Amino acid sequence: MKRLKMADIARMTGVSISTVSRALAGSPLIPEATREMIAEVARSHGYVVNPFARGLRMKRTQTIGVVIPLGHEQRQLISDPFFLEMLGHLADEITLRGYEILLSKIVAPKPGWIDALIQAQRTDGLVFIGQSDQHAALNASAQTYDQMVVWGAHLPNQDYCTVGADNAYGGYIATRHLIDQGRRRIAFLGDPSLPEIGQRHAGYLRACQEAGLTLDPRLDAPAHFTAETAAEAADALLASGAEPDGLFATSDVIAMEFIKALGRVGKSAPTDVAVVGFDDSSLAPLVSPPLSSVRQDLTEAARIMIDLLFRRIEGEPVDGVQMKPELVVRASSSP
Amino acid sequence: MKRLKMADIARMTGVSISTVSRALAGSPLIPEATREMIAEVARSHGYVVNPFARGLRMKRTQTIGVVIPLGHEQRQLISDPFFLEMLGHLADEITLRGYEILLSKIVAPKPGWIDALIQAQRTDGLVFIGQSDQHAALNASAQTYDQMVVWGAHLPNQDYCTVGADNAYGGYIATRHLIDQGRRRIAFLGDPSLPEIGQRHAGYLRACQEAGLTLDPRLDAPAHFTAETAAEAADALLASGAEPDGLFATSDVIAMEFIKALGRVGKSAPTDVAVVGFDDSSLAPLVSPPLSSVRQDLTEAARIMIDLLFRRIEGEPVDGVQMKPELVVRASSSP
DNA sequence: CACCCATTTACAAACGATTGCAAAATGTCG
DNA sequence: CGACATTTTGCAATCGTTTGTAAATGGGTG
Repeated sequence: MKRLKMADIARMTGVSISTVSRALAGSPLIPEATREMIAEVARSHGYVVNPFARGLRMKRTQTIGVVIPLGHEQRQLISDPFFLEMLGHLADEITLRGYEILLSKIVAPKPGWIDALIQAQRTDGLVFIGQSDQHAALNASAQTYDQMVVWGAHLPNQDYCTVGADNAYGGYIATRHLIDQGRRRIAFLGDPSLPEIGQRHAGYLRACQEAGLTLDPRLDAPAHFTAETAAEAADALLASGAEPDGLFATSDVIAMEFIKALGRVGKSAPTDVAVVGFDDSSLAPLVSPPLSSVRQDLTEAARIMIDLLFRRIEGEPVDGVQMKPELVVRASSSP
Repeated sequence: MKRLKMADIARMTGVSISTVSRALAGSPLIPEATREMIAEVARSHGYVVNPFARGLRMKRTQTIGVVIPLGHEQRQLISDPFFLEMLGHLADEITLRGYEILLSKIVAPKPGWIDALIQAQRTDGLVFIGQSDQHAALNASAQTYDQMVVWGAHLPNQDYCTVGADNAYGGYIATRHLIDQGRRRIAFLGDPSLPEIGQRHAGYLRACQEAGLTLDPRLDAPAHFTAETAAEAADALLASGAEPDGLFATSDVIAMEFIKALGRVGKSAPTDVAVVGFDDSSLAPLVSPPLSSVRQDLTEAARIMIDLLFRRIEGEPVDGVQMKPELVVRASSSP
């Protein structure tokens, strides 16, 4: 198929290139009749403007970069379905606005990686799905670049715009619920070096303290593991002699790995250990037993993130948003 | 942050723009010492080549387009996790090769939509996740454009390159397994207007015929429903009086919706109906009861697709690949 | 020291669009 | 019919690269 350019359309219609450009862009300088004629010829020949030439000249790309930073992951793969669910919703919102999506998975972030993304000028704005362990880098880039929004925790002295659940509250209600169920030896599974998880951990601690529980350090041994190694961590917890009767896991995947580990030692949820996860992903209601989980509304979250991003692109200095998560109780944590 | 261009680096290093360009591209015309010096200055200032200018000049984009055609979906959202799992694997493979990913979700395909994607020249190649109902359009575009690979069914008189499972075989082994379990009234749930599903349906029919089962048309009432309306379809099947004792569902999501529908009428799997799904998605082993499913290896599939795509970009006229799926038996179909 | 070859560097023309400005075409009116 | 206002069109510069070709530089030679 021949690659058409604007000059071809100009030749076919007998006008100049600039007239074609203006006609296709809907400029009022071009009379309706001429515009329609040119548009029809372009359409019938399947012509579309070359976005590279256009982007070079206009310095606008009609593209949003969606970035998945995986600094905390050992493997190179996108493992937790959370990322993909969020990506799906973001894709819906961005497409709705007529923008393209440039997807970047950053495996081992090198110093300056965000600036490289910005300098490339390939996108009009950036959405980060998760902070990973890149808080400092995000903060540094935000000093001079406004067109970015980050899903994640709101941290003190933070200069970038975040949208995220109130993680401390989420951790609190999850733990509180386990306590209300009469559980006293409540364990925590998650990697608190990630900002979001750290805040969930703080909520967990607060609920335990309020209830006057003395924490066995074996229960609260937050290790730097990832979803992949969650199974090992769960086995280790069960082998430690800590004997938990409740568990707050910081993702549904981790919760389900723990439930499987329970099975390996002949125990089950919720009889022996009541379990609550986080995310309320689409599989939470489907697993056995159906999993209690702290729900974040990702549809709404994606809408808010993209809305904020476009307002920032317009130059409006909007602030981040914190969403209230809610606990969805299912069989894994209540008889 | 100031946007740097090559001229800035040239000025800083005291050489001409062309020397900078050649140095950064690793041209042998530039002596090692000069090259290192220029590269160091560029790196320390965080300079990256503008991909729009580069793409315009080179006519190569270092970008692969990943396209999700949703012609068959009623809603605008990416609903089945299959798409996202496949997208995740494709993203891994493409990133590995140093290419960028441009993600396009096509909601209501208009005539010429593929040609528009091609004409925009924004990508060096295209991967389609599923044929949806766009077989004719794909065929038409493939006449003149080689740099595309499609996940889906291989159809007769097809001119585009597909990678996919042997769907007929998959449908056959799933149904055969149900028959081996002693089931005789085996129902089918799926939308056979989609090529892949049509082939799974053919495998289903063949297995039934081989076993000499007379098919109650209420069991084999393949309706044009989507994952969203699967619940209704499942309810309808159970209300039809067809009384199935086995079910082959063409996706895990549909299978799980059916199992939930069973619960609503006081029945369960596998006692009343043995159920087999398709995809063996990550949630299949986690649901209750664990779901038997026809497994397609998406990691391998993505690797093959991207390998074929790059060979096609190189000009090699490689053919598609059909992969053998395998049945994973779990509790939903055997006692 | 003039000459020549090899190495290094710079000039300038693309790539395909957008857009300020000026020129051409058209219309209006005295 | 000519002067002038208004609409419509085209010229040419520009965006930031890459690359063919030509020029400058350096170091041996005769």
